[in-house]
Amino acid sequence: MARPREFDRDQALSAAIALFREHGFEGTSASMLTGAMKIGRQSLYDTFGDKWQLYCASVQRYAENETRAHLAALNGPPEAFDGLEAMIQRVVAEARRPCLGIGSICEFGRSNEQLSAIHDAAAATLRVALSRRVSEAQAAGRIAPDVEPMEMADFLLAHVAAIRIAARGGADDAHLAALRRLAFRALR
Amino acid sequence: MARPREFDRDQALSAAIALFREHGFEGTSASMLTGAMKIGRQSLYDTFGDKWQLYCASVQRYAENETRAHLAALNGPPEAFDGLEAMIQRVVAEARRPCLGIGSICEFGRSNEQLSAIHDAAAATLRVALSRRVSEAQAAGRIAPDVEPMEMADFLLAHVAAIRIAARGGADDAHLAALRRLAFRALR
DNA sequence: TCCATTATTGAATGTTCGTTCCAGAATTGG
DNA sequence: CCAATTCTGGAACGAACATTCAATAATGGA
Repeated sequence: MARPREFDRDQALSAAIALFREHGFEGTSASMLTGAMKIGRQSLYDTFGDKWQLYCASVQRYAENETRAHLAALNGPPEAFDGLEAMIQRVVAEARRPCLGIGSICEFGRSNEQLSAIHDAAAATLRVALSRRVSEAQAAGRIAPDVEPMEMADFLLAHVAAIRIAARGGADDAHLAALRRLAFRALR
Repeated sequence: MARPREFDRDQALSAAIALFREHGFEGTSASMLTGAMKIGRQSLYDTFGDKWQLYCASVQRYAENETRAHLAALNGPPEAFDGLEAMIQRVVAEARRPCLGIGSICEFGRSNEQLSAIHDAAAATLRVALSRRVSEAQAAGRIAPDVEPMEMADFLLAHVAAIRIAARGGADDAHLAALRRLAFRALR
């Protein structure tokens, strides 16, 4: 019978994600990866295929994790507006850790269809969920009724990116908090 | 007497900027650079030192060019509010071309002091100019008076990044125009 | 204990990387 | 024409890259 895998694929993938978040695809070598993932070189190739496939798996997993965390914050509070605030608050709180989604878009733009498909799927899921919550907040009178919910959803997603870029560039906590407050002025 | 340089350093640097904008530092090889700059390999090393110094010179030049273009748009219209709109409008119009400033921050974060100094200087210049124009627009009753001009300046700068990331990720013109409109709602 | 499988790691491959050396071509003022 | 300089590009260097090969170790149910 086959020897079971000893290393945890998920744990190894998390270590790869941490490296790609900080250094991107080109700035991360295969040997950095095997070191951080604590697996043998051959296991990396056996399990993930090659470095590019590992990168795509990392971006996919990262997108899943981030989407799940965004949705948890967004849909947690009963009041939709509080959910919107909670989601952006989580982004501010986590902003010290670079975003692999943004890093990947910066590094590759739309040059790779496989990668773009991952980003588009994650964005679509979030847009729908955000748009729904914006509509609820509008119905509750918490957000101005004269804005398209989907446009407001896009604005908030864009602002998530803005906060993360600002943090990566060195913005302090007060700076990020101010960005968050001002984003919500657009919702009035 | 020394033979004068034949190639145009500025023109060569512009070609390097174009490559670094699209591919970043690690994704751009020295041979890509000499090909695009149309200079010999030795000339690259004689003129710029090494690949990293060329990259820093590129980021510096790009920052100067962008700051100049931002200020021209910002300070062009007599009405301050119109200047703010013109500046963001220019960003939307140019958003198809990737931003070397954002790319550099994504790729390196704060890991290199030389690079961070370039970004900080450019950001400081823009913050002051934007803040001044925000104050003027507040005095003219075009912007809500209850927001710190510097915070509003930071918000607009962050939104410049947001628009650029969205474009790099595939957002169409309508998407970007909506982002621009919503950013100005925060100024009310 | 055996077997079939997975995991590890030394060694290797072919390629690319950034950079230097160097010889010859090109330039231009004197 | 000459001299001093810059520019080009072949060749090379040392290192690193992603990936493969192969031998051996480890695993765990039968």
